[in-house]
Amino acid sequence: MQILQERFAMAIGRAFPEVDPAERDPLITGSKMAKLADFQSNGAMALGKKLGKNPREVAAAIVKHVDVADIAEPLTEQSIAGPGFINIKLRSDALAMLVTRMDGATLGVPVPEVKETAVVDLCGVNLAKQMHIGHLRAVIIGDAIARLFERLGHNAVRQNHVGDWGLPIAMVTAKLKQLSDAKKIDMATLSLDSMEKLYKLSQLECAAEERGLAMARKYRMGPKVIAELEAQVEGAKEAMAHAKQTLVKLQAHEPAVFAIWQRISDITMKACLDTCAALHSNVKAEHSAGESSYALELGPVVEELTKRGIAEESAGALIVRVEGLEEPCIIRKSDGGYLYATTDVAAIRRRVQKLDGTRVIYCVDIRQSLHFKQVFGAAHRAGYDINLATKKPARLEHAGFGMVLGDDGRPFKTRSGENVKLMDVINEAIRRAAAVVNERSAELPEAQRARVAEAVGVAALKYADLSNDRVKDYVFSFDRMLAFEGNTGPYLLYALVRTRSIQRKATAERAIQPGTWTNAPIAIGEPAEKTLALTLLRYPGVLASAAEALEPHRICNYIYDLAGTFSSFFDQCPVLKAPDDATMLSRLRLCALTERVLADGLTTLGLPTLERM
RNA sequence: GCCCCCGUAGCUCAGUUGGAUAGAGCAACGGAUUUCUAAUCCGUCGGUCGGAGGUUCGAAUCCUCCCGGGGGCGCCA
Repeated sequence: MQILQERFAMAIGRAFPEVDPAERDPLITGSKMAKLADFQSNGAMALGKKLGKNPREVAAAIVKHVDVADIAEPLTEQSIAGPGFINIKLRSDALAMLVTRMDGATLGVPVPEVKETAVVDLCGVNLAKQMHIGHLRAVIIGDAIARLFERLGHNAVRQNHVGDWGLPIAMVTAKLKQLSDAKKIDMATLSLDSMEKLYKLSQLECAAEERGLAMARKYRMGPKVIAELEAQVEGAKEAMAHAKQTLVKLQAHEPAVFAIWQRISDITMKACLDTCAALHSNVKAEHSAGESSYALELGPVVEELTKRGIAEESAGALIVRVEGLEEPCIIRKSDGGYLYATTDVAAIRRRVQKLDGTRVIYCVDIRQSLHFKQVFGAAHRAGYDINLATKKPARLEHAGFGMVLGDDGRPFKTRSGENVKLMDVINEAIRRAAAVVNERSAELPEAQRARVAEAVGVAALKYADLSNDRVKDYVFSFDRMLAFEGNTGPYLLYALVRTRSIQRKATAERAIQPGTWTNAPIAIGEPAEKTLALTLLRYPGVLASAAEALEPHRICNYIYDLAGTFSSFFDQCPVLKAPDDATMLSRLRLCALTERVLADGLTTLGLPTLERM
């Protein structure tokens, strides 16, 4: 396709020298009409408009000047269709040559002209809380995007922006310290579950029902009710004051308080990293960069922005106005406290200027889009987005994602309305996968069945999420993701297993040594071979467009397409029973290449793969 | 009230950045197998792309206005 692009651009240059080289795009795409062509050029229409000429005549001129005899069937008047499409059919030897060329170490993925550093914000857990279904997307989409950049030869820096600072954390710290001091809990053995309950309790205790009290007074609800509410408000004020004191002590790293906080952090992060590992997602301790790690940078940032006149006072608070936005970015409250926007502005500075980011990508709920517009705008005004090496602004991007919904179309919750714990979801997917594996693959040893079930369950769960357009909500369904048919993780694993099985069999039953077909000449004859070859060739372009748009589902669509194309090939083109040895070896090589592309795609998405199932 | 996102087959979703006759899977129906792993393949059925205008050779895609659903809107994170 790259070649066609170049050849046609040259032809346009020869036919219309007056056209600026930058505007000689022949718009080569895969053909919509598989019967008519393999590729098509749509450039003649655009060019015709620009030159004020009949697009069909433009197409005719391009056809006359283009030189593709070595790779495509001859272009004629008949190649021009409709308003000026140029249909291109590749010669089968050229197709074989292109596939052969792709069958190298990189699978046709070029070394990037400019090496980017993508800083990827992912996971985003909060201390003292379990990971729930809402974190699923932040982990796996973020990990997939990071893997994609690594796969394309760029740098990826993962950042787990842990919510480990601020008043809510101080509230639970205060609560736990108080209980621990009273010997009512043991911090050494406290579970995350009980910690989360105490977290919620601490929030409640600090929330003053002032509105309720006002209502009660207004409607003269009786002294007993009012007295109770007054006591509640009084208690809440006390708890809040205590939490604020704790926050100050925490910020000063006062040992007794800090030790409690550290313990909360350890317990939460252990569970978080275990969950990420269960998901086969690359989120490790070294990726943690919690809000607390920015604590000392906030004051200086605010001071600098004030001094430079970027921040201004408004109703007692300090704000940064952002072009095109009604709502400014608030970086300091009127009581002098900082906000999460302040932390995020500081984070951009670190991510671009310390971590050398050229793209800073946030895998965070789409509902935060306004927040990120504000923060990006503020950071841009401050120049914190200027990469020190390139002297150019980094791309600040919010790869926002939609919600996970239940069958009822409402946010996915348990029957009692609680958040669904992520670890429970993972285990349930594996449990359901195991039931199927035990039935369908009863011949495998038990230990292997367990491994297969684990991979199938995790692949199903992740694929069901990644295969949807990121920005949209999607309906969560164990039944559908594990249906073992259609656009699912299991279907892809199955296709991969078949590419491997056939190669194993070649060695075992036909005594062909592995590697014999690695360099075998490829011949493309049958339609199914041709479709497979054309599909394989699309891989590098798919990865590039997925990275540009930050849309992993493009890779999903592609490997699903490839798996389907391979299944048809598998059905229609006998490999081990091919008519002759040359065909057999050629087809074995196609199987091997398909295997590598499928495995590469799955790995880039962060899905586990299998040898057998 | 203002802003953002979404609306495609009965259901769940794609649609290569404006290209030809809008595609998959599920569901329904029919066919293929003494298998190269049938967890598969092939076929049939199913659409005024929410609606109405506009832009142009050409619109699911871009613009405007409506309808419907969701979300967000200065000192929570």
